[in-house]
Amino acid sequence: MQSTVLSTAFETKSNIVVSAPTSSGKTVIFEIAIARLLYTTQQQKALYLAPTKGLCSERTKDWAAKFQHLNAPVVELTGDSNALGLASAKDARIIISTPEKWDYITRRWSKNDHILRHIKLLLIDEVHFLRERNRGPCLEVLVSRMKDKVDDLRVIALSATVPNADDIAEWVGSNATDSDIDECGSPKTTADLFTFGETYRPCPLRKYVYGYANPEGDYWKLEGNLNSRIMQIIQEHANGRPVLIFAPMRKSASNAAEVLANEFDRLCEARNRPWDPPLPSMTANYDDPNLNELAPRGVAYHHAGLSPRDKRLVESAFLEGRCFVLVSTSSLAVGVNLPAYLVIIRGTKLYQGQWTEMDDLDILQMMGRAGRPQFDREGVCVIMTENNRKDYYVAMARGETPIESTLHLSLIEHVNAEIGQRESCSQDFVENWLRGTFLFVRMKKNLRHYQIEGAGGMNDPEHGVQNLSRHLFKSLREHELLLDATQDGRSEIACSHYGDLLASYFISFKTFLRLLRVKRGASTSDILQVLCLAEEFCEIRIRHGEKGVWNKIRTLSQIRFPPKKVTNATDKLSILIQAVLAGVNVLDIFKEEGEVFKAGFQSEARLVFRQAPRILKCLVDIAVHREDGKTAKDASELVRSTSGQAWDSSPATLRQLDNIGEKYMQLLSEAGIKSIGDVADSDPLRMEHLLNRRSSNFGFKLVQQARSFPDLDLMISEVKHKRFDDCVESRIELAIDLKNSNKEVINVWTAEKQPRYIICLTTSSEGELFDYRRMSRQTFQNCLQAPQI
DNA sequence: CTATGAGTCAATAATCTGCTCCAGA
DNA sequence: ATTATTGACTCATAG
Repeated sequence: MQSTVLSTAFETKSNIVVSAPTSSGKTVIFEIAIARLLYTTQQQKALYLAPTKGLCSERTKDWAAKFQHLNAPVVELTGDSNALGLASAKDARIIISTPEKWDYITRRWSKNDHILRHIKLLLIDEVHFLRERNRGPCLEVLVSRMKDKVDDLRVIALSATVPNADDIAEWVGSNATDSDIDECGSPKTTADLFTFGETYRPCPLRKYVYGYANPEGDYWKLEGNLNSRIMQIIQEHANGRPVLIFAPMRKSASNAAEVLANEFDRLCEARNRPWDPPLPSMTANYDDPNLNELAPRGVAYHHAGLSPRDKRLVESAFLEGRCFVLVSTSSLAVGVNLPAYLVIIRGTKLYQGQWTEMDDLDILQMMGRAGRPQFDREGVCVIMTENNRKDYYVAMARGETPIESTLHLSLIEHVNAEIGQRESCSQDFVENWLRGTFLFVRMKKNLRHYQIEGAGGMNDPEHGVQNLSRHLFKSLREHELLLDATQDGRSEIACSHYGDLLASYFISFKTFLRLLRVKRGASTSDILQVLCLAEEFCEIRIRHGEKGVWNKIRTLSQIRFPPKKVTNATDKLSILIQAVLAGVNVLDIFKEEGEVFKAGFQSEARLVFRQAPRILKCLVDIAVHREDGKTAKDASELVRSTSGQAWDSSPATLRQLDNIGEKYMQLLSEAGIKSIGDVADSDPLRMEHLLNRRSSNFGFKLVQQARSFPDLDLMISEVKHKRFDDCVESRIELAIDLKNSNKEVINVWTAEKQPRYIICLTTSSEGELFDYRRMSRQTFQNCLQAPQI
């Protein structure tokens, strides 16, 4: 079947796009192309991009073993891998990464050029991720960038079954020289396209569509109703083999699991056991108590709100047969392969403010989980939907909705970054760049879909491009992100300082505008407010049933800036951030209230605290640029607090020490040890006693680590003082001497591999900025004699 | 005594939100 | 199923 693809991959160097059903063994095509690269060259590298870290690490493991004997080192570069930069990939022949990470790396192209220029083969897995709202644009921009910067780059992209794979082929383009000619005798401009239909699925799929009446048109009613019908479907189709059920909400997933467990009990009593439960000794102990209830019946649920440990446990329980029925949200539709014999799509609508029909591609993705090639000869998929959608799903042999671009939704950030990467640039260049995007390929076919402002009714994609660019440049200029200049009579453009900030901090344009609107002399609470409004956090919402908990935490004395009432996600965010900073034991409060959102809180907190320092750093730089000392100072302090996840004065600072978590932090602060300094001054044995940890020098290590924290002295002396008689102005010169009073050596890198740096900020008491400098610890040591102001 | 506001309670109306990834001087 | 809103009601308090 794949022989033509394989020979094209191995014998030619042309670009290839393949569209085929999930799990039909597409990766061979990549491997063949890599083999060609390894056999024909010495230095060249291959880059593999996949949408999830899970897929990346799976691929890394697989290929490290496979290509070991060919002496081709494999390196994985994702947010998880410790390696920060590209340096570790110097000797690798195969680099594995995610689009976002690679975007970050290639935005600093010149710095990495010595490695990047060896990459001659780009492999894109699951290229249909292009259509993803948030992440598609990144991939789109990346491919353009790689094609632009690397001569003779070969691109191979694999996609799920999509109707417009030819658009992808057109966008990937051909890397052929002029002498290459296609069958019709004209020069090749698109990649070689291979499409494989459903018949190429390794496990044939039997499909059933069940329609249900929804008389009142209220989907919530049906939504609650569907659960009771699942058991019957399982009994009819599962054949005692594993079942995977997809539900639209976290809550519906856990509800469905509960219903199934109850029916299981009922059927067991009636001596009609639908499946064999696992042995009691085999069930894991979950963090989530509800999962513990379900596990003995062979039922579980899975969604992103579970603790990472629970997610792992559920996945392995399902793989190893200790769980027969798994109800999941879309978390298991993509990523690591977790196949089942029977897949049930429990409802085809998704709630997004209102109930909306799910995307074809998502449905296909879920259907793709049915059938385990190593165990079953076939797979079964049951789609439960409304009566009036029944025919549609019966007819759906393959996806009918074409992949559209989403680049237009975050175009301004990406164009700004592209401009910033170049020494010189022009509006023509940007328009040309736009013509190379997948967005343009789709605009040619479906311009109306993109509703480009000012393009009104026009059917000409060229007009679309011009309108887009006019609009872009207007916004960029309006907010001073652009510098105009004339070079040899031609008008040139470049990023302004603000433009550079926007690109280098990877900030959403909307958030950036908010940061620009922060008024002079903003207070900590003002800054916190802006932070909570950041578009980066728009995914964080108040879940049903959660409001009470946040209202309760709001009233705690540790919350410094409590909102009046928790009504929206912004209020929740504000409390969440402050609660973590103050070291409030949020988990305990959740526990008192029923423990349902416990793990969800942790993952939300992770998300927020990963991003907050970056957004705030950007605000610091903006304030410095405006010489607004007050804002720069307060924002800097918030950067520090959010990085350490603790207010400066709170005992939560103790959590920065290894092995100190919520519990130990509390024990220590009750004993009056409330800061890193207190720990440094403590007796190691007392620490061991307090924490009841006597083994392996625990206390000694702790105290030593506390002592290794940077400890700086600041001395200010007045050097000169001049007063002018005729005016009120006075002139004061200060020498600032920063001294490291700490004798022990400080590591340049923190435990999280973050660089330590020192900020010196000088302001007047009115908040006027005199001086701001940021230096690495080494620079700081080299210039102990401090700058004169 | 009365107008006012805070607080309580119960009835009733409104609402209910998947996943993933990344950002160094 | 949970949460928000509403309106009737009580009670304390200032004028």
